[in-house]
Amino acid sequence: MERKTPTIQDVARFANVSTATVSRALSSPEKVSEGTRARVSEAVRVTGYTLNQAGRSLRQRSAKTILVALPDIRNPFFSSILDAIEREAAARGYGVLVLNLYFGHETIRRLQDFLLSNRADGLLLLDGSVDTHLLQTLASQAGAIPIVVACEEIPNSGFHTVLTDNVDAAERATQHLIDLGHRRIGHLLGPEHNVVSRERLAGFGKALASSGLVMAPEWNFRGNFDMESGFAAAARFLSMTERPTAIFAANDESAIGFLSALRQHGIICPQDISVVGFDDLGVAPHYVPPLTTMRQPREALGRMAAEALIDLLEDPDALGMPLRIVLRSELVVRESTARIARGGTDRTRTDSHSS
Amino acid sequence: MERKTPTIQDVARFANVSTATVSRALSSPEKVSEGTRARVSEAVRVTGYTLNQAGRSLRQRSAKTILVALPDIRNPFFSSILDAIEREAAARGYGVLVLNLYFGHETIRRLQDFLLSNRADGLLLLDGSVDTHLLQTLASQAGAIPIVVACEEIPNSGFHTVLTDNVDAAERATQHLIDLGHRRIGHLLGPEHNVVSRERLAGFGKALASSGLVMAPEWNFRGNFDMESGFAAAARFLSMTERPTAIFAANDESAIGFLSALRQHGIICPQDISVVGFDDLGVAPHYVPPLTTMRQPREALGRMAAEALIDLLEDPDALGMPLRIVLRSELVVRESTARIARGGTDRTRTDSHSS
DNA sequence: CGGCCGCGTGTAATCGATTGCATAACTAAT
DNA sequence: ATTAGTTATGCAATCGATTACACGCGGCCG
Repeated sequence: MERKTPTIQDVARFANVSTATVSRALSSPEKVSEGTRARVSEAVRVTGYTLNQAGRSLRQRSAKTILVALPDIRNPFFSSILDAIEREAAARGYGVLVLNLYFGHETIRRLQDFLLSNRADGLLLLDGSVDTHLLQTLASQAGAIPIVVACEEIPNSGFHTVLTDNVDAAERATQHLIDLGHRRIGHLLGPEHNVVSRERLAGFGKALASSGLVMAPEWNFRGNFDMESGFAAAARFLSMTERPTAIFAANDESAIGFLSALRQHGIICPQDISVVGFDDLGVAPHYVPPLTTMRQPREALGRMAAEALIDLLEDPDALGMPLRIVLRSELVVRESTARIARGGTDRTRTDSHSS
Repeated sequence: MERKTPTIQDVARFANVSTATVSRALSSPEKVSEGTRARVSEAVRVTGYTLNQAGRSLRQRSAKTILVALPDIRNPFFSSILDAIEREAAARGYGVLVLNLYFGHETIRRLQDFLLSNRADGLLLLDGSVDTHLLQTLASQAGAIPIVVACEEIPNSGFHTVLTDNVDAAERATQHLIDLGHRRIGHLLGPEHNVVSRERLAGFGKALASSGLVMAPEWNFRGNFDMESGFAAAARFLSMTERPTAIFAANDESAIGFLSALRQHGIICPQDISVVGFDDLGVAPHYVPPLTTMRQPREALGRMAAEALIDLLEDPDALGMPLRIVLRSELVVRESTARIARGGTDRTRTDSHSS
């Protein structure tokens, strides 16, 4: 019954003008006379015309689409950044393609394909561990595909970058523990080869050093940014006789896993141990106890990264120097951190095995 | 220095064949002779050719892309479904465009645009509240755009649907509370006009009825699927003199908000109250106490929905009748539910105002 | 031996929109 | 009145890939 979807030809026929005029009426209205503009609008309305993006993309070699590549959509940290990106992109008329990165050649090929095949005009990368060489090839090739890296930094790669002040924030988080009187402070690490992990570790170290404390390697617990790793890390904590009185966790998820394991063994936060996390996930204020944590400006980060990328797409020289925006994180003090009990003694050591 | 990106013409020239042959060699290799196939492969390798998707889309009127529209990417429930969708789509060579739905005409127009403009071939909708009429127009129009609805059902709309057994699952969750001896059971509701909310409420009612219990309207607490709404609902709970001894919460997030507020007022789960949630979010096993909850098969749901949609795209008659897959949820018993203290008396009533 | 079939390939039309160039109709300036 | 400039429009080429159709060639059957 219904005809095939109307094309610009149909509109032109109906409005008694050429397709060129229709095209102009729609994308640069100031170039056509008022009367024509009206006739075209009417024709569009009547025919129910919608532009075929494939046709336009082919001609203009741009897809009005950005590719967001991230390591794990499920992670609430990333998903809220993705959300902000989508909003900004939508507001500026761009679509958002998502790509899960789980390494292996396959994924990289896909990433490359999307960009080289004109399906996406630019890349917004939320992961610092993609092969730099590949990226540099993409960025400097014929197409010169714009790339913005967010969250994680690819050291001296020259890409535009939007990130948070990880080192400094970690330092302040740790300082908070020190200010509460803690001297025996441990760290629940992030993934070993992750830039962000390393920065947070560095900040942790700086804070200790500036108060004359030394980092005890046995108090750095291997973690992986997820709850299970925090949970697992607790096992080693529990087996120790000399325990830290406070922990700076690389993120909230691992902090939660860690706390949950501790609680099962009767170690209660913040009475027995103070923990500061990172990210301020949605659950942080509602956890038991509510988590003290460094809040990263996730929405702003996503929005600004998307802004930068789209600016770049619309004018390749928009950003002069390689851009580098650093957003400040903010300490949110809740109840998982407390002044150390009895000025510096280690009472956690005692009542441990009594589940 | 670098030339423009190579096209099929370049490959053809290099391999000394026509573009038609190159196209065939790449997309239906069995149609060309072995020798030619080899020459073309070599030419592709040398020139570094990658297909221009816009060109192909234009000719074939298909973008190899699906559009996923959802109400809130940040919600971990949706983001893990999105994750599963993306994996399935990737495996079958499809890209995934995401679209945040926040109603208002603008969003709907965008949704329509993506589909009508040949940027996406099909729609995977994770929200039951989109205007049915619009959808039906899309589905029956010229293009006959395939649509699969997941998670939420659009009642008698005839769309293909993949969802979980909400009514039954809610009934079983409630039954679990009844089995533990609870008789005074409340419900923390989902959003008022949401299909899923209503189904869960229905299941809740069924379970009560089949045990001869009556639903007390004042024990149905308004909620909104998020933590803040759960937190807010607790205020009314606390103000009551006759309280339920157990709550079935429409989802984990609201359950967590609710519990967190209660705890601030000294009401401890599960001693003072039992709570069963819904979804089995990542944090559920690590909350304090670990949450008893109905686990929805989120990955399966996303995967199957994507499968169905892509089947449909590749062969519009693949699914005969309107498909309707119902996945079973599973009760995961943890520590937020317990046998009622002293068979049915209401001890929560007493120690309330002592923060 | 003629006709038919099938295989491998090339020619050229096609998908839908954009845009450089040409043209026509006016206006303004000399 | 002629030229130059401006504005609105149309013509036709173009973007890159796919595919209907045609052709040539060799083999097979009657």
